[in-house]
Amino acid sequence: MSKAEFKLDNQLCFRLYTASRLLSQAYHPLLSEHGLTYPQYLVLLVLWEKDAQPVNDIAKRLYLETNTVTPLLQRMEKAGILTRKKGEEDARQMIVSLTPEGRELENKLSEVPFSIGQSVLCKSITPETVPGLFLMLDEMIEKLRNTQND
Amino acid sequence: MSKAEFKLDNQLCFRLYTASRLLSQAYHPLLSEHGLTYPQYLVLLVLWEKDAQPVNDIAKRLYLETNTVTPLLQRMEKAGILTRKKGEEDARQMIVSLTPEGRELENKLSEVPFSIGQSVLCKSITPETVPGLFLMLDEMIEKLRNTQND
DNA sequence: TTTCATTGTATCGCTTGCGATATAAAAATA
DNA sequence: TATTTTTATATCGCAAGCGATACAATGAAA
Repeated sequence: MSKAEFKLDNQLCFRLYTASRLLSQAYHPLLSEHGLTYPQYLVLLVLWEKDAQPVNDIAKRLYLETNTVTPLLQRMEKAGILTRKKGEEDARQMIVSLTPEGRELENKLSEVPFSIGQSVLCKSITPETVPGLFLMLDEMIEKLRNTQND
Repeated sequence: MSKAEFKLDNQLCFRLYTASRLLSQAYHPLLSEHGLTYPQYLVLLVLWEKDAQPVNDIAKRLYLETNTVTPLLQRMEKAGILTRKKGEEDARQMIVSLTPEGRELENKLSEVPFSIGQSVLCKSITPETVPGLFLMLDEMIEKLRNTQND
């Protein structure tokens, strides 16, 4: 019975890991069409909500480290989706802003959430059950975030 | 209202992506102590269940491609955790087997699932609610796996 | 004001993850 | 048997992801 916990089939993390990867793969055909990756799409979601943010704010919003976000932003800058400019009040900050191309992508990608929704809906995942699922994931994320910086 | 779907806070994939990353990070101190990464731990879970499997079976079990698994196994071989030998009936296969060191790790890591369990349990994630969560994730994984190879 | 600590980004090195492609062995077909 | 196709693994190239570290700008303290 102590062996049971070791079975892959009993592991929550493996399910999350797999679901996350497969869902990112589901985004792939929709995003690669516009030269984007899934993490880059997340950066766009953040900037569409609020333009002109420092690297740190974007990283915090995505729960990522700046050493992950910086190269990602550099690639997006090279692709012409955004610009990075030194902050005026604080010269340490890099303010990340969308280019017109970056803003246009919001319209071009407007169908993505619906399309993804279709590939996820199933017997146990419905508009009624999703809020409960969100609650569980949000609480888990919050708890993991806290136990990290103890 | 069409904007609502674009908000990061409404995205299932972002939650899965974040939960998966943070949970892997929670494994890190427990695994790195033994020179392991989380994906390598997954390979061990597979081999502890059934030793001496071809690369393809391991990859299928983890829903990963062989081009991800092969280098991972090569690193684990170099670390002395497992061996890779050409199959005798089918010379194309590489049969992956645990070394004594790899088998020992099962005991050394026996507390890991409990430890991780502690960092995940919260108000909405309890022994009572976990089966429902597993069902949702399993159905999602199954659906995503099917829509991939259409 | 000079020195020290903190903060915001960036760089380095390594492991994953995956699309694309190569290669050898086996199986199917001619 | 000779040829073609399929299968199992591996290699390549690139984008994350992250621990460790570097560095410059700011803020705090002496």
